[in-house]
Amino acid sequence: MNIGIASEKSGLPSKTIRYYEDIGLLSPARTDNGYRDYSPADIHRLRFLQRSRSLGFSVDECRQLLSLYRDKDRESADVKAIAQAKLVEIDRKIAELIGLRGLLHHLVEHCHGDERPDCPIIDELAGQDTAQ
Amino acid sequence: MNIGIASEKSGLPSKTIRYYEDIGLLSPARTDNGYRDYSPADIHRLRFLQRSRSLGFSVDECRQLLSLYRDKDRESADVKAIAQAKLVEIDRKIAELIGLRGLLHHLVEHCHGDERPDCPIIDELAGQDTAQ
DNA sequence: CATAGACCTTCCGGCTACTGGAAGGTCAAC
DNA sequence: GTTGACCTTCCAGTAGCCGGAAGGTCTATG
Repeated sequence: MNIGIASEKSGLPSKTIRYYEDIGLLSPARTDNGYRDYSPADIHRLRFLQRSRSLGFSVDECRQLLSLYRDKDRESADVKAIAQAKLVEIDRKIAELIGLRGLLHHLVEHCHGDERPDCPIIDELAGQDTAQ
Repeated sequence: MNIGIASEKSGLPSKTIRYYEDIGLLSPARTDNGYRDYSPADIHRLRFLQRSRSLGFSVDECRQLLSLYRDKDRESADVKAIAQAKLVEIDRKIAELIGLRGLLHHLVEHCHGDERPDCPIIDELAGQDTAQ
């Protein structure tokens, strides 16, 4: 199966698939003409990558998940630990963004947004000190 | 004022300050020995950058905000527009993360997390198709 | 006066996770 | 035989820096 088809089936761009091979996430066979030849198992692997990436796992975390996936004797606790760490990280990011949002919202609310040069947003960014 | 002091006063690492100079965000004077020499106005500019970066503006947005800041005839509408666009973007990111969080949370909840190899997280990532 | 250590300089490479493009080989159809 | 869609490799660039090497400068101390 050529890379174009693998791309369609996995939902990943060809460039990305080649990149994943470069960094050792898979190694498809080659046909006589030098073209990459993807097996159904390769496609499966690519889809696994596509899903876990879109769930917010880093490429390195995907690598761990993949090796856990291949390992039939894995402990599901290992997988859970990775997922839970990710959950904590996501929660932290959400909280941070909500804080940011509040601040920015406040600024936007207090900016009259007309042709006058006074602007509370700029004033806030500039801070209290009056060095010029 | 040497870069070390500028770093302390602005809250930005020296490396970052030099980088900002590289990309044209400021251009401090130099003393005879070649050292960068920061004026109070430079420090002000650096603090402006530090604040707007930490508010989630990209370096390019900071560049725009800075030029609006210098421009006494600016329209506060311009600034408001940038801030509002940022707000929309932040909202989008928050929504995306919350969706992600829900999915991952669901997976973690259903993973018993023991020494058994069955793991709903891995199963979900692997998807429905049974190619192996 | 020498030297140690804390600064400062430039430059180069690396990080994440790709993406774009150039230059060229291959294949199927007309 | 030629067009066009594929495929290949390699190189460079994206954002926003960070780390480190190699070397100059300044200040304090023996």
